[in-house]
Amino acid sequence: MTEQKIDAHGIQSSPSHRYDAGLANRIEKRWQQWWDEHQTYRTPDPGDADFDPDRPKFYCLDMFPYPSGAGLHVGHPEGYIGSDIISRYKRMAGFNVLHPMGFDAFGLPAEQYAVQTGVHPRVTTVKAIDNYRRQLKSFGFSYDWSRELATTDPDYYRWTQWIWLKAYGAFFDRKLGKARSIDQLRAELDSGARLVDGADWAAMEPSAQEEYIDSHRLAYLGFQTVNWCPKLGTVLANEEVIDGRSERGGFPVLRKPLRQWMFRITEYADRLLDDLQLLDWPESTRTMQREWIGRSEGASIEFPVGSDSLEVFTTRPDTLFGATYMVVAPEHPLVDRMLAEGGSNELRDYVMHARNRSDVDRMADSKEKTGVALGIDAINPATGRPIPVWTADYVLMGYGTGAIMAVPAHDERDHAFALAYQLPITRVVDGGGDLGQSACTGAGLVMASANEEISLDGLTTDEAKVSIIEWLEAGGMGRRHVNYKLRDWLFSRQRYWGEPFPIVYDSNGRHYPVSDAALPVTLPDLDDYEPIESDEPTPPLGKATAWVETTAGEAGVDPTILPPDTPVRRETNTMPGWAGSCWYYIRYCSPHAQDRFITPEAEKYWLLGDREEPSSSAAVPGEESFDLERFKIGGVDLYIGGAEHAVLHLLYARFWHKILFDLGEVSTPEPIDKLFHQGMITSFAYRRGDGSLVPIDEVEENEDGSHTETATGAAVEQIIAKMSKSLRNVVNPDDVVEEYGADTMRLYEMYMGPLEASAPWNTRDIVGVHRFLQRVWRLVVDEETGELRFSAAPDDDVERQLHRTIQKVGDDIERLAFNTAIASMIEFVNCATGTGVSAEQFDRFVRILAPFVPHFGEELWHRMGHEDSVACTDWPSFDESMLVDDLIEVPVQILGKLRSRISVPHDADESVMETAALADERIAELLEGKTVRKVVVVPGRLVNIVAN
RNA sequence: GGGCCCGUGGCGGAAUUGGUAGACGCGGCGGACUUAAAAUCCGCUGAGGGCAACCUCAUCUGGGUUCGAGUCCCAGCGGGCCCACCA
Repeated sequence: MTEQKIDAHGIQSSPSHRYDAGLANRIEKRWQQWWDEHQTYRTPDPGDADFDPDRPKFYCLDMFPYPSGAGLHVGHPEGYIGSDIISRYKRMAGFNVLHPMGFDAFGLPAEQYAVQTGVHPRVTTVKAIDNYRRQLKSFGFSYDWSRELATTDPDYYRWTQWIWLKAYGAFFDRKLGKARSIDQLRAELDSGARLVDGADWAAMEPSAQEEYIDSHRLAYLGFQTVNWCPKLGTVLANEEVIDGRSERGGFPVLRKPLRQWMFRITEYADRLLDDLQLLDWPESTRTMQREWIGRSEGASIEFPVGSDSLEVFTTRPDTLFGATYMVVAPEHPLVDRMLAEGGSNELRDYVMHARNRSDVDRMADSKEKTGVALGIDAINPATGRPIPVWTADYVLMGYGTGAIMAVPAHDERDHAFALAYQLPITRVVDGGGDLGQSACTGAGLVMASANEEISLDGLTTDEAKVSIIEWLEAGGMGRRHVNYKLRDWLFSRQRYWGEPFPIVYDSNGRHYPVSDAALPVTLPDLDDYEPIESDEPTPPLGKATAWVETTAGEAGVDPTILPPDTPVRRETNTMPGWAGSCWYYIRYCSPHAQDRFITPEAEKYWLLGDREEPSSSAAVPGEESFDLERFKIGGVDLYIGGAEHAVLHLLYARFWHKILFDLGEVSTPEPIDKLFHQGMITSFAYRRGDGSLVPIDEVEENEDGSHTETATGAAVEQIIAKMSKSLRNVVNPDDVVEEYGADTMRLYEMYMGPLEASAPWNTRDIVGVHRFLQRVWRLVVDEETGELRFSAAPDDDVERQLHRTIQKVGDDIERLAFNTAIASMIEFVNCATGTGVSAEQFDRFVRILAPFVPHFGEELWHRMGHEDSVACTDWPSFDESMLVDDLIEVPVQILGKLRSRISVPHDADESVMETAALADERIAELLEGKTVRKVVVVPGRLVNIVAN
């Protein structure tokens, strides 16, 4: 290996065996190929010949990328590098490590890109995946590529459809609090079980029975108001709508009633909420999920309106006596009825205006309270007095019942509305300020709340809640009620690039499932896959007439359900992009299984692992003595990915997992044990005095570190911003790999700061870690000859430093503190430079370095004469006694101020340290004429003398 | 408006349980090597003072707890993220 070194200026330079970008790139290519050939990172499954069942498992998962045409962003690899380091470390530490990678390839962006470029999404997706795979391999990640999957593979989405059918064929048994097969429900009803709502099953028409069954499915066809985005030509889940605009693209979203496939996720609200405390997840993410589920306790109360009644949900039933009017949402059925019965022009205008306004506009002038009286009264069940019913857009149809009792004295929104329309304000809770100014929303003592049957006066608001609910329940006017913000999950999309539903309809519009054996229902190849931008949802799959119009037999419907020659139409909606990512972590465990979505053996080993059911006697989650540290929920041991998925993907995946758990298909109640969010890689940008931003290439740095805009010479301020094309501060990982090598880039990204923190990319800093690798290289490689050279006898200081470094790096990897792990390795090399290391010492050092820079580590490992991969060796051990020096230097403080240092044996006890401190010349001098009141000694750390 | 997180040198950051603030890296300054430069190696690098040993100040600001506070508590200022008319 004697290549000529030519630098950027064409000048021959540097020794031929220097670790520079050229050499790094050659080393990296060579080892990537060698790993592929030797299947170094293949992970054996239970049952495989080379599987070692005695090793504990570690399932380390990355959020798989969505392959876009742009290729990997420099922020993508950050989490992947972290998970790769810990995977390599765990493997060396004796674990069977499952570390897979795949591609989330169905969904809107791929389709939008296809529409823009006119190239079929199948083609662009394959191309994008190839590019992503190439880039991922260029970083030397230790993925078991034999497990690679894409959600667009028919072999994969076959099981996505299968899981959906499982939910279609299941219902939520509220008594047991879990899902069961809907066939069991039918069988129990047939054998005389009573319906919850008291209806007589045996007396029902067959069609009514079917309707009843259908209305209990976990995956069901629901007619509801959904988020319709005309620009995207599809409906969206609540989670995909931000401030009235689509999460993707930011287009306006309208509310529209439609018949769509839904998931009954609301049945799981309590379990999704309660089980959050079992998870070793960032508190912020658990809080977001809690808020998204939005559980509130309160009461449901009926207000008589004529012969009918109006139901409201309230968290403040204790203020019922203060309800002086009611408000319904403009979309409320009562409003429709009033309009049908005439209604004022004012009402008509208001309702039309409110309904036609998109949610965006509705929020733009929030707080500004408007409304119109319906012209009817309801009866306050507590006071017996009539109160007017209004409609106003500050009440939302999507929450509670779409109607409220307004208590202006004790609710700010009601207060503002009452002031605007001169509605009466009646105080029923003591305390607070002037009700003419603001509402009194706090707790207090209830007053002016009594009728012939009940008095709440003098009770605390908490006590009053209990009393009034008892009274309402006794009178059949209301009941305790728990309400959730969480809505059922809209699962249909009017798009081409997604999983088809395994469902067909007969001529009466009844739906039938495709049998498991007929899966997958493959997505037909359409030339014209463009979404149809319209006011009415029109799925593009409808254009595949030959595919849509078929027979029950052709589609694979069980012949005992429907005769094979029955003409049927296929469902033309597709599943949303979230579907595939809900369960991919399961498929990785046995990606090639043909007859199961996961084999029982793989499920038991990779997901269940050594998880123990929390026994009934042990502390349970929620109790103070519960120790999350020792509690393993099973599933994925470590999941690394961005915080942007805190609600959507991570809530959906938990939901699917719980369905599969209930149905006995998986054996852990949660999919992810520990979750970690990596921070964002940002970039520097520059801001003018007027606040406008300047692209990075139009700015010059001055000698004093300040910055000026090149064109104008005006001073600009350096700020931190997201990478963006317009600021021209986007970094392409391919360029960095070419310029410094992948190992340097890996090291740089890990050295930027804590993995969970955002940090700005600073190209200038990369040379620091590159120089570190060069120093390691030079420590043992002769740059002129390429020969290795070691010191014959190990140096004692270097040896101690090595033990400390081995311990620190191991600890730091365990807590994902890669930046400080690298710093300690730099310190080791600084310590060994000049002194030199023995071959045996370097053998250990290269093993702790290799997880960070695998190609570099592998190269030196093999140069040292090893035949196998450094990835398959053991993590080196350290000796406790080597961690501390015999003599340590300890600070001596007087009144907390550092005054001197003493040298004492590392295990010196308090009296020895105190004596040594007081005997110190400088200390004795400073203490002259003072009285020592107290001496604080922290063995091994410091001495603090209190004297005056 | 509500919730959560965070403010440390010129810059990225370290300080794991309250115990020597600024590890490590970048940048900067000085030196060695070199005809010269690059690369490399060595030294210095929070501010102020002193010939020096050292001293004073210093972790956004102001209080507090403590022998001792970057770390804990209270108040304020600044920044980030999330939610936001949720009854």
